[in-house]
Amino acid sequence: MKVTYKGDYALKTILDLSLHYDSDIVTSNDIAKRIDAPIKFLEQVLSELKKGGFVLSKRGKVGGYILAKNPAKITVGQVIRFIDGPVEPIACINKGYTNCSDASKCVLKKVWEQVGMAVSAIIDKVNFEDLANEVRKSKQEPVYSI
Amino acid sequence: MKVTYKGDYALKTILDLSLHYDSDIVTSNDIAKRIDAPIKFLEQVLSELKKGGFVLSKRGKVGGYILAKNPAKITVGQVIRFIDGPVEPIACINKGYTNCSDASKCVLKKVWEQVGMAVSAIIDKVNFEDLANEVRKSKQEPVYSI
DNA sequence: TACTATTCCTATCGATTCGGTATGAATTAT
DNA sequence: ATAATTCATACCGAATCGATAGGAATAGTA
Ligand code: FES
Ligand code: FES
Repeated sequence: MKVTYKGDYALKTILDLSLHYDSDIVTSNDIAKRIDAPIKFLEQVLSELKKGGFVLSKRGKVGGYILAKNPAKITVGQVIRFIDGPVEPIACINKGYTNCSDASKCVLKKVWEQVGMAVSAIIDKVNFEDLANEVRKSKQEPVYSI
Repeated sequence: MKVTYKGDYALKTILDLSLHYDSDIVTSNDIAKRIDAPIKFLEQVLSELKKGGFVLSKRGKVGGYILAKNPAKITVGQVIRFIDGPVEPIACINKGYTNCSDASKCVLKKVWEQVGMAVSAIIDKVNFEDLANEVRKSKQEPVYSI
């Protein structure tokens, strides 16, 4: 499993939109500033997120983006798989891998399958309502740093 | 987590050497044929595995490689981390990542930490004695394919 | 209508990694 | 001497990553 910067930005974007769900429309500029991403790069990410059905957009002067569905129905797994591809750690899980003469018996493949399942168990359970609530909560508790 | 072909070859190499532990010395050529890897590429992998303390080598005419320790004491995690780097799925787990203004509170980071732990729990438990035994066992049971 | 702020589209680019080749030196058994 | 092996190093083409660049299309507003 790889999580690229693109995936990182995508997740933060969805999280940011989750925090504004049911209230504002949010511009790419706003998001870019808040999540500290290059705006032009973020635009490409937003374009993909739209194609993936995660966000809706409105063009023109007071345009922007909103979530396409309830944050509770979007999981980290959905987003990261769409942006960064499958979660399994090695090619042989997918098709076209001929490096193991008898893949059905390959003992390593079984390890990667286990890993994939363990990862999925986590990322498919974390949804953006929970994440947004965690963020709201953590903003109430000030940090008493020295 | 990423597992490259290099990592794939490394794991298969250790597995192959585990199957010959206490018996033969094995040449890179033999390994290359059995695991279907380009020999010159495999030599580089073997060189790294030697630096990592996983294998010992003997030069000259009847040279070759043997495992440096008992297969039971080598785990998939040790090998893959040494060859392909840390198992965590994103950069922010490591140092020098400044993209989250308050990383200590970042809710996504917590997800990645969980994922990293789940992956580690698996790959640090699988050792090469077990894998070798699985291979030996599966070779006894012929496949009744049509 | 003119202006402005926004999304949308597409091309390019430098750096790095990946998977592999190529060449040959050093070592050792026969 | 010869042959078989490990060891060392350099290179290379393709892909990916993380952007940057330039503008077209759209829509609200004065
Ligand atoms: S089938 Fe994946 S390593 Fe063998
Ligand atoms: S610290 Fe990793 S995504 Fe925030």
